[in-house]
Amino acid sequence: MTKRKVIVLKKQCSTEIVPKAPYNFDKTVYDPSHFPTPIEIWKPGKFWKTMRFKDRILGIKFMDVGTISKPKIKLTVFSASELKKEFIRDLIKDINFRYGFNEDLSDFHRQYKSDSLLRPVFKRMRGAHSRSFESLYEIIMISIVLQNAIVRRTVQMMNNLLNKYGQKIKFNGKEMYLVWKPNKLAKVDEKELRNLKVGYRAKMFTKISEQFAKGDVNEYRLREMSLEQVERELLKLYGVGPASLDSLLGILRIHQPIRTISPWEQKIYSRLLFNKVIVSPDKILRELKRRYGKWSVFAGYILFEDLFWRHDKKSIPWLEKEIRL
DNA sequence: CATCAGGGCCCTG
DNA sequence: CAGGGCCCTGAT
Repeated sequence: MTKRKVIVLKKQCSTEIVPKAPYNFDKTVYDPSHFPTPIEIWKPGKFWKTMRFKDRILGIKFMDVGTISKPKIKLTVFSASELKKEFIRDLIKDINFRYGFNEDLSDFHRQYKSDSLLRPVFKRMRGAHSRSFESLYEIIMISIVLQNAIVRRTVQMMNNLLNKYGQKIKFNGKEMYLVWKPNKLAKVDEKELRNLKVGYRAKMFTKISEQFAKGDVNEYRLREMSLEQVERELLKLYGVGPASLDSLLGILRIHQPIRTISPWEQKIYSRLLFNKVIVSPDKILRELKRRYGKWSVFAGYILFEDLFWRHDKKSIPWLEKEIRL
């Protein structure tokens, strides 16, 4: 057992960002339905995230110092050594994209302001954007630990991986993990991975990591591609199928019609859309597409987030039963 | 004790 | 295009 080093990020610099209004900070950065993982920390009005940018290890702290209608975010970047102005400029550009600070959702809001399901949701979720600040590689690793597992096991697999291959970093009094670099996992022996209880997913981790390490897939290049091209690229990855694809597209802020419903989503949509215990996935897909067209993935996301936020505030019994930890 | 499905995907026939 | 197999876990 080797003791792993904690990297402490002592240097810091701050700036302010004014997102396009309306911007709802908490309801964008925090997703109550997402399993807990030590690569991020949320508290009302505050958010900490580890990040690797241009091969530098960073800790980012966000503070909400505005309102939904007049949003303002104080951003502090922590690093081990001083950062150049140009680096910071590029970083902020990237963060703007990831956190949707400039994203314009007015079309969506205009179009569905009278929708029977979304109208009440907009009151609570006004200014919420889709959560997509994780790197493409990070989110792919997450989508793999989510496959064919309940949340408890997902958490276990993720923590095992972070413990073994992640980098522990400390900034602003928080100790968190940064996800490993692809080339590190690419070289790991399948057996070693299987010891971490990831099962058949072991091969997916190494194969995909290899593809990332070689530069076959590049998040920034994907941002410039058409939907069809992006899909082709992502489906080349061993372990990425139709169910993971939709959530990966969210990372690139691509809005498109919904195509897949997983069993747990099926149960929730059955209640939300039809007020029934279970409705066929086909019927759900048709209804979502009929209502929301190209916005159906995003509309579904907002409906789910609203539901889980409400559940957080006051337990919803039928939902409680569906979320098995 | 055995069986099964879970926040899928790959591969085969 | 349907269906079996895959790792592991906790529920039954």
